[in-house]
Amino acid sequence: MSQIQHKVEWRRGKRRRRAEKRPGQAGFAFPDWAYKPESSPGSRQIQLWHFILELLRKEEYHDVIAWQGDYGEFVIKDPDEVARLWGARKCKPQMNYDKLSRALRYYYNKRILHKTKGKRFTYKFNFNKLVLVNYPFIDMGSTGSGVPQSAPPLPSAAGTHFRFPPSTPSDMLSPNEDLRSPGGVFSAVARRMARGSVSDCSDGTSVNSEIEDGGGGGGGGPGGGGYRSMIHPRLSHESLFRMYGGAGNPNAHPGSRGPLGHRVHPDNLSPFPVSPLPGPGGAGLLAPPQSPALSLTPSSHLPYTPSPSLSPMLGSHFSFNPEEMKRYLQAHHQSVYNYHLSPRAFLHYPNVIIPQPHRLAQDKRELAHPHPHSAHSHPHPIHHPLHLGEEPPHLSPFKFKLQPPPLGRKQRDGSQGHHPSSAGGSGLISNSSSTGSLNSTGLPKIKVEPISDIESEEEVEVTDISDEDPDDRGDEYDLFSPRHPRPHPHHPNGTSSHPHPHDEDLDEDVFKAPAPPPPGLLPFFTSHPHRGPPTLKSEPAEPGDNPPPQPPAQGQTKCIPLKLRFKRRWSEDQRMEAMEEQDDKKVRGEKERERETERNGGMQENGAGSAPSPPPLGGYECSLPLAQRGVNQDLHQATAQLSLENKDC
DNA sequence: GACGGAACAT
DNA sequence: ATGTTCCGTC
Repeated sequence: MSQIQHKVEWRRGKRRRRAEKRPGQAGFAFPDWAYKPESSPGSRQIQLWHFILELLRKEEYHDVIAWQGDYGEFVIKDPDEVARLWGARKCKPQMNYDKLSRALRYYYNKRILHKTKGKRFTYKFNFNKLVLVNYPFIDMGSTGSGVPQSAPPLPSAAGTHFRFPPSTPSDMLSPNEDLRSPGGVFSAVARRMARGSVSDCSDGTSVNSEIEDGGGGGGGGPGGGGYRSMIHPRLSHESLFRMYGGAGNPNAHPGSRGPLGHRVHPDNLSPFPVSPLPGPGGAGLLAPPQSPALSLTPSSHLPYTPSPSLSPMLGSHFSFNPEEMKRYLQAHHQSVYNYHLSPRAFLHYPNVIIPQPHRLAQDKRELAHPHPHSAHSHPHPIHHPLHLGEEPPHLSPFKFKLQPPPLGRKQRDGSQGHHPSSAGGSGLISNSSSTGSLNSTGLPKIKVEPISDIESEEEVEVTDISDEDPDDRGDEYDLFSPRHPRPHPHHPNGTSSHPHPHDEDLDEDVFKAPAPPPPGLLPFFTSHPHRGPPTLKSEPAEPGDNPPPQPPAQGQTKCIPLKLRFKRRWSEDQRMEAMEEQDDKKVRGEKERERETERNGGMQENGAGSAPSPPPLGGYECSLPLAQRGVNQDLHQATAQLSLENKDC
């Protein structure tokens, strides 16, 4: 009775509020795309976790909700107030903590959040699922100390211009926008944000304004002034996150110099547009919920940013240095894979072949015998041509997780009863059970397991568990294992590996803090002559080894899942490149002297040790060196072929 | 307080 | 899809 009345009242109120709604209200400091995570396609409304993050970000609400305890953990100090704020934000005046917590509990299944048991009103974010889906370029491995940090490393709005996903290549690297200038994109974004693209409760009582007005009148204010509060004053934006460019970029803005030897200027180096979303409100910045407790140390973590000066984008076509694009994609791809993004993100790059993830075994080799041409040690990686056939090795503490293409129904049925990671499974993965890090072939152990039911019924995870301590073996979130993992209460000794960890264990693993980055990451541009293709493809067996897994027979299946086809394409390309390289070397040996005189420095070979030569700054499509042009053609041909193949499905 | 099912709303 | 509302259960 009273409930019905209540509801009627509520509906009336809603109608009233609807009528009062007006556009242009100050909005959240998240970019539009932040409201379109994979988990909520199409939704542009503020989501609860965004709202929570927003509250957590603002010091004025730290009496209401604050980071506390373990990594990603926060406590709702005033549940009623949080509920009130949330209700006001969503125009739900009847909101209370009971309802809000119900919404929070729905995040459990989505792995966005989980409950810290035993602590009242305490929850924990899963930033792997949450943040990294949206911000895959964040250096998550830079918390630095082993001290548990509750606040996640999120991009700094003032210091970085990261955007994800890039909608089209044409959105990338517009050199016409000086991202650093006060009157440039930054303030434009601020204005867009001030307009409020995501406010859905815009009357005078909106918590939107409550929140945004809180930061000393700056949060949602016009211009860039309000962003000061988004970063902790102790942290310079450069020390917060390094977004592409750790290896330095010879083409970086000449005025961009930093305290470090290698210059990192995330503003200029970010390859992404302000917003991937068309239309108004395409803000491209994120207000980071930064905790004062969070300390980040600069490092060269993220591998590569194409030089913004190289490629003005025209229309939807690449006029991009293909090698740069490849390197960028390697980097991007790494983030994508590491950060649980589906390779379908690469559909934003219709002309580019998806590269394969890095391989730990080679990383180790690289560590043991660092190659002089590895990118992290080379100040000018751009001058080191990347061979398509070579796997770009890099160093990463992360275990990569792949999402291989879903098996067809027949394939799945056919492989029932077999362990999916056996060589007889999909044919993609080689795995030999061993307690050592690597099996006898030097291949990393790969764990293949069904992905969360929530995410996809068909997808499986492929996890490199070569380095995995049996104690730590959990799920894909191991990739955020800290370098010095805190003792696990449930497995103090880790005496037994648990392929199917209890949910509790899984949750604990899920919310581990990220690992600090290796000293130098992602040396993409080495020229190891005997470097094999990435792990997930068949590799020539070394003497005395078991035969490698058979790759799926070409042409056997008419309709290959797109992801698989990308992999296959990559594999083929690598084989082709290797063969071409061999041929090339033969020819080169014969005609070396002859060509030395002919070349006269005008064209660079792909081989290692060739003299660096900065790519031309303009007219790329017309003045590509022959080698690059060939690569470009390869890319386009492969893409075209892929497109044709896709039509069959 | 926490959890999760169910119906419902947007 | 993401909550909102309600409610029974622990």
